[in-house]
Amino acid sequence: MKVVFVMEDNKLTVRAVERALDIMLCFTESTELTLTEIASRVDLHKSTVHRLLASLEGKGFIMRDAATDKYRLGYRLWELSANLSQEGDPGIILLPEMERLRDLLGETISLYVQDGLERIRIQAVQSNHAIRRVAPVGARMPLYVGASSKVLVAFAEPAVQQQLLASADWPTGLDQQAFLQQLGDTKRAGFATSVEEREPGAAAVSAPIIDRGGRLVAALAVSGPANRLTLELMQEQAPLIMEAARRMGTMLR
Amino acid sequence: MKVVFVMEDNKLTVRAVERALDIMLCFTESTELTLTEIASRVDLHKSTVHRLLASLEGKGFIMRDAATDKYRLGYRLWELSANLSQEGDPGIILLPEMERLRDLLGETISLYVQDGLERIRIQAVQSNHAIRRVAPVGARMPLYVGASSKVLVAFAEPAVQQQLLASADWPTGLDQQAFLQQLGDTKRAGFATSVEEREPGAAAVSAPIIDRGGRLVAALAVSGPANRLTLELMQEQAPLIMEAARRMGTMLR
DNA sequence: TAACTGGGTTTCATATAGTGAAACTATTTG
DNA sequence: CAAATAGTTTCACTATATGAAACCCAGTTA
Repeated sequence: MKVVFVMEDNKLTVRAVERALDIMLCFTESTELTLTEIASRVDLHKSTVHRLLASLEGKGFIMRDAATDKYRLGYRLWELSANLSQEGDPGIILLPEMERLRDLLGETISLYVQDGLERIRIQAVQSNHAIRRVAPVGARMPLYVGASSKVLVAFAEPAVQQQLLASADWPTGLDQQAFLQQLGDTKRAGFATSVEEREPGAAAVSAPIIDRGGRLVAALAVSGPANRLTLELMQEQAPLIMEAARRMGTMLR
Repeated sequence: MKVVFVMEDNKLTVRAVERALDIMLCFTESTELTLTEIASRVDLHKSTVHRLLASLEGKGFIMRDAATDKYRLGYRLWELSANLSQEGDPGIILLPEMERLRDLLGETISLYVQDGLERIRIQAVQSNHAIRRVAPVGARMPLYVGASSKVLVAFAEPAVQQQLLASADWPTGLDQQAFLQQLGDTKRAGFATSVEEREPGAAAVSAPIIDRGGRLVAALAVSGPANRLTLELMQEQAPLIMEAARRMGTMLR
């Protein structure tokens, strides 16, 4: 037995690079930014930011808008995006299955994976009605609200789960108890539901997609307006959704 | 008057960052790479690459495949991709127009922009027949072959054009003369054609898209197999394509 | 079971290379 | 025309990134 205390600054990492990447991340909020805006966001000197931007620009990761002269993301990201989803990626392989499920249930189907302390939406097919504006593919959400969060944590490998729950910036306070409770329920039932947890007026059911090696790959989620997707309806549909998720899992790896 | 000799090493740039970005660019060729593979590609020591990868991984730009444990692009790129094409980007705005043109001509329509010494394909709608495998959106091609290259250089702002032509790694040799010749033709005619320049068996016509400020924004291209898209046919269709490009230009900025 | 390979990770001494302050342009605004 | 704002360059300092070498695993092979 070995107890490990993960202390704070395990830094075997390159500061300049991290700073440059932080700069790129500024562009998840705004499309166009001026140097000084960036400098204040990442809290660095103009000159430092300028140098980092020059490096990013030189490699095409950042470019300057021809008209406004502001900085924006560069075309290199298009190039990388193109190679992101290769054949073999769940998001591609499962798309047809997801469409089939959408046609069956008539609601929006999404695929979520866990990344750090967040979950991100890697694939989606829109409901036919498509009433509400939904988060785009690529969007990040916290890992402690929503049906698919529960699934991702509940079915994570024990080691990973420990790490997630022990993590520092996990939300403290009352709801943590409730969340742990729900994790148990989720594991037992094989699926999770959420009603207006993340977004008011929205509800979702989610089930784990587990590959042939027994690894949790993603959470499949059916979501829609809470008045259509009532708790009863979701529980009624759960077996169907779990079965779909199981079938999807067999298609992987 | 001021003559500027741009000498070689104008480096006001951060080496570590450039190296990290080079590492990311390795993943345009392969989806999965091992540390040592990367190290040899970018010609750096294992330990250096390891540290850079740690930084990239920490920020989510690189991740390790759960199964193979190899390195691959991280989910942060999904996130950035989602914010790449905002409302207001030519690739989005012009899409419906491009589809209309595709339906009219029945061939693949693409949008290219110039980036450094390359041109990149930022948007495309496939021909209905879709016989041949075409480069994906995001693909980069040299700036000295193909119809849209001629358009992008010919209609570039004079200063930019000078820079491009004077640039060091521009291909030397015979074709340079021919290319300059063709630039003149292109500017005069208002469009360019190419037959089997870049890819054997492929042909294309291209016209400039110029925004209301008079700025060259992109090159619109119609491409298809050379036996269907003969030189005569392309010249016949040129006015139509130029008109479409002009209309698209008026929709911008 | 020992020696060997091929991945990844960590340590460490060294000087290179990144840093922020400040000076300097260029462009806008009052 | 002064004042302000945004971007760029220079420079001295030492913090920080670097590569060599050592180390740690799993698998293979002998």
